[in-house]
Amino acid sequence: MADINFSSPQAASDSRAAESRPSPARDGALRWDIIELLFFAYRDFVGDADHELEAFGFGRAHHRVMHFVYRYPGLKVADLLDVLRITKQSLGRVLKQLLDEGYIVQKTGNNDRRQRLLYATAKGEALVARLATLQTTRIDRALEQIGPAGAETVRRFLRAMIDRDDPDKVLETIFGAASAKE
Amino acid sequence: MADINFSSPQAASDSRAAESRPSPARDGALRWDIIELLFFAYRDFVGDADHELEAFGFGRAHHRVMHFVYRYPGLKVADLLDVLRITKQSLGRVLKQLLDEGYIVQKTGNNDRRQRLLYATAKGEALVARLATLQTTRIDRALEQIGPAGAETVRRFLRAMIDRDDPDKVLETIFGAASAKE
DNA sequence: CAAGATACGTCAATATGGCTGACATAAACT
DNA sequence: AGTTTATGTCAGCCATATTGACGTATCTTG
Repeated sequence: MADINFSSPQAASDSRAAESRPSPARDGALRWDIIELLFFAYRDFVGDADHELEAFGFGRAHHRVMHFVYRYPGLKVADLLDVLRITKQSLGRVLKQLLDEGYIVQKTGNNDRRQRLLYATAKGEALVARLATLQTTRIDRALEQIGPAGAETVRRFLRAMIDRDDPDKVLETIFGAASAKE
Repeated sequence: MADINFSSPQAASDSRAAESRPSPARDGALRWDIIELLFFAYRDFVGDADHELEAFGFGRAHHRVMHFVYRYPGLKVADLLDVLRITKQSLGRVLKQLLDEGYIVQKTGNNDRRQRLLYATAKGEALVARLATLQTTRIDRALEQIGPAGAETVRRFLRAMIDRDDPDKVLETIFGAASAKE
């Protein structure tokens, strides 16, 4: 559509607006490429699930809750709040929907009867598996293109991108398992 | 905090709720580990910027707009809509704020005077650079742990995670530049 | 046992950032 | 002159997040 007024990155600094000053030299030291690749990769990665969720009348929030409840059976509400980093009021609505519609069930804790331990039902498992299958397809396709050793490199990179101070229980499990994966 | 009712992934399938059925065998073929690592890595990655943005009274939406306007000077409004995949009404509010507060300026297109080409001001550049610096610190820290060859593996992985059909102009630039980076 | 802390639920109000639909204007194209 | 395109804007709706307050059951502790 129309002409090419779409310059390459930083190639048109001379055409900057009046108030604009030449870009600082530190610019080259920044990881612009990876920053942008992460943006697009994550956008498309969650896009897979978003599209499918529409058919269920659910949003991203429902996916996140279902995923972690399925993966870590018996998760407490408080743990879920830590992982998702949202307030219990926000979680409340989404969780209530998933309970009402039979995707998740609650069980009173054995040791502490105040706790409501969360478990995915068969219906919930089916949903999570369907979404994970979509995302796995994308991941497998990407991993194919970087060779067998690449997968471990990617895992190590992603792990190193995650904050290690004040980890929640899910992260403790993930990092605790270390390389004892699969 | 209290007892350990936090099972390892899939280790507590026997304690599932009544309606729950044993997990299907396909479970093992799914990339649970990478799915979760991507979630946490991206959460913390954008968290760096989120925290800083609060001081400016801005949100993630402002960051995304500022980033791409800075990186691709002279971006048209329509291009920005393609990249961000939002409607012009949504963009409108955010963009107006950034214009009013002097982070971005508009310039009428030379060839087509209907177009409003977008440019970051010095003020805008400073903001983008500050946020990119935070994120670069995290990325550099992660790359250090996977060796020099790892960075290119990560780039190739992320590129392969992105949809190639119907790419917007920014993606065309990114993929067009191929390995002619930096 | 009584007091306090904890786990969870919920009501109410508010903000952000998406969305659709409709309509307006200016400029380009035919 | 008429149509299409690029942009802006008004009005309203929805999803998801927030804070603050309050209630209730249950565990812990003096």
